[in-house]
Amino acid sequence: MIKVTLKDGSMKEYENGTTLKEVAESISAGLARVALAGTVDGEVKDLSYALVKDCEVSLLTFNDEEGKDAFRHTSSHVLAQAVKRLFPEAKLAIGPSIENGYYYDFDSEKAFTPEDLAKIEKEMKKIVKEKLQIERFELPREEAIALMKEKEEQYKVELIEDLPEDAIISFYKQGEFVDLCAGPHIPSTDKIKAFKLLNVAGAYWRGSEKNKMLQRIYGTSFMKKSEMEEYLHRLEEAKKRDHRKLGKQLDLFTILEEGPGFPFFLPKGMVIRNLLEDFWRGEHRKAGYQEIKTPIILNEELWHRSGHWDHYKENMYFTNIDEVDYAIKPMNCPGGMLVYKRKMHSYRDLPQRMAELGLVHRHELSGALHGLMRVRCFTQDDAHIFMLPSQIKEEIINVIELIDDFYHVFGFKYHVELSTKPQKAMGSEEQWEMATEGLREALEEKGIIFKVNEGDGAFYGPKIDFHLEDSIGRTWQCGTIQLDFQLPERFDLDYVGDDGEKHRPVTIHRVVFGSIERFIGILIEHFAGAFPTWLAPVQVKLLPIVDKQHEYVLAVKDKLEKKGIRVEADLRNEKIGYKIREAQLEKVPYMLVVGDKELEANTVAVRSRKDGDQGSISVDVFIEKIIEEIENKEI
RNA sequence: GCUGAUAUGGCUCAGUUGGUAGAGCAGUUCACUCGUAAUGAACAGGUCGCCGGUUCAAAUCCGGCUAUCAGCUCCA
Repeated sequence: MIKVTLKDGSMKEYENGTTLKEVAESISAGLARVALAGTVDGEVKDLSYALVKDCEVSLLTFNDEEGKDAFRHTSSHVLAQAVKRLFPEAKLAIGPSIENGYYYDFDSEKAFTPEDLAKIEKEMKKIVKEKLQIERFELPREEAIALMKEKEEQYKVELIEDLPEDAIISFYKQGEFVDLCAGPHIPSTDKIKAFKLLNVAGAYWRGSEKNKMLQRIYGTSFMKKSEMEEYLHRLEEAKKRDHRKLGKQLDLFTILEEGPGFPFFLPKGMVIRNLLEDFWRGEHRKAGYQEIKTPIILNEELWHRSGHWDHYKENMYFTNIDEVDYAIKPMNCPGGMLVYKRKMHSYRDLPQRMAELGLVHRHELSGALHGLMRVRCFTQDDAHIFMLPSQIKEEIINVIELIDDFYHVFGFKYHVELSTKPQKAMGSEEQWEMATEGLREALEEKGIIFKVNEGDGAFYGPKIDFHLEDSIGRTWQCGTIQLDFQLPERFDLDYVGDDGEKHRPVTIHRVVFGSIERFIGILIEHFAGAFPTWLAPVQVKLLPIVDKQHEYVLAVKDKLEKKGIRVEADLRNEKIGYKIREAQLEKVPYMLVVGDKELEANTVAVRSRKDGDQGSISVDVFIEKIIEEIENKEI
């Protein structure tokens, strides 16, 4: 039996099996606020959340995304209410729910310190205890503006003024606190049992750097304390996977004060990098690509021709040689165009796929730098495909499949976005329309779910972006496919068609890794530094127990090396436990312990990084097994 | 670039109200010859991010700069 207590105190009962939707629909709009207690399908469930939105009712649990949103959104109102109580001069901006939490932006003279956050949290606790009922009301435009003016909330006034003419302007009230808000919210503040303020950061009003910077307080909240603790614990664990931390611990790369955003790759990092590049070269050869390398520094004039001067100048580095101005390439495209242009092309030779591991330099804002994920110089695994207009769809599908296959090898999950024409763009509406539709059709044909990112395309064309996740759920654009009608035009590229006339080819720019640096960053976090054997900088570590076994160990090492296995021998005069501990911390996939028993039997005692002691096997069997694992790129 | 925070030996971090630096790990040396996540001892290592100011005296207080971290903006 589901019992529903309505706003007016009356109670309704429903049969087991009644869906939440049916319950919601049977309650009249006027009785919008409900509180639930009872069972569903004979099972006791916490249904104590009601969604109040435009006088419609639906019933939510914390397991529903919408329910979570309402819960977090109310949490953000509690935060704002606490801030207004403690710092009445603070002006309210916006405060939505976000993934795993919520934030609220304030304009306040006083900079909030961690101590202030503690005070605010305390006040929030009080508000929760006060069990304030949350009420929704609507006002006509003029009255709404008057109310917010009276409260001296100029940001809210601005928000209302920008609402469309016919918009319903709703407010939510809890105790003395009133906020402009579309809702929905949960019915009262006391449901927020577990919450925590996480940090303060700056954020521009309405996301524009031309506007004032406000103070944003981030927080999270959960229905149960245990859930929150679990979440915070997960966050802590995820931080241990941070590629910047692991990059240092595992000695893969370093970034020094002498070169902010310019990473150094260390010997172990280079092993991974070279393996990725070898793999990349092999796959591209199979897929019909040719490899080129274009210069890093080229005459500035080239960048005027390509359009980068007008659209990308502020992100470029420049230099001067013999009193002539040169630019350091931020992209490989113009070089690629020049390579195509060096000679005549027949339609019979298209598509022509030219790949380049191209080192580019971009002046990224200092505050945007982030380990290997956002740097100022990086290698794009670029390719430019020159083709007939009729080949567009097929080529895009080829690239989509190539990217999917690549990511599959590493066990990555990704999501796809289609980015459309930005404000600052070259070319006509029609060309953009055609290019965008080309990408969309290819995605739809492949049945790929994608999100449309309006206005986020490159200045020369729309793009399909492939995003990968880091350890704490931030996503990074890696692969991208960009369809370009502009550069062939600008560089006056052509091919000779079957009619003997010159025609304009179409270009695809595409990357699979995106940037090798970023991809390695993602890779480190994805595997938490424990790379699959085929990628591990050191695949095998030989650990003799005492120096009597050194000679045998060196012979085994030699044998493994001859098979191309990356192996190290730890001949130090240390206890076996100590050697194992170090090898384990270095995340070496296989440790081979060698004592007298192994020496006599011509075996090795295999200890796997993840499964521990595996017992002794013959050296040849071990070699056979590990080579199979490497060749299959097992993850 | 913006807002806020941080910066101490190779690494991780102490350093109380200003009185010219301390630990653990790593390193070196010595002893120990050892069976699946740290053997013991000794030694060595730092003009406390950089520049300037206040003070009899600055790692500590103040200012500027640089880098890093969180977020915004931007983006592979």
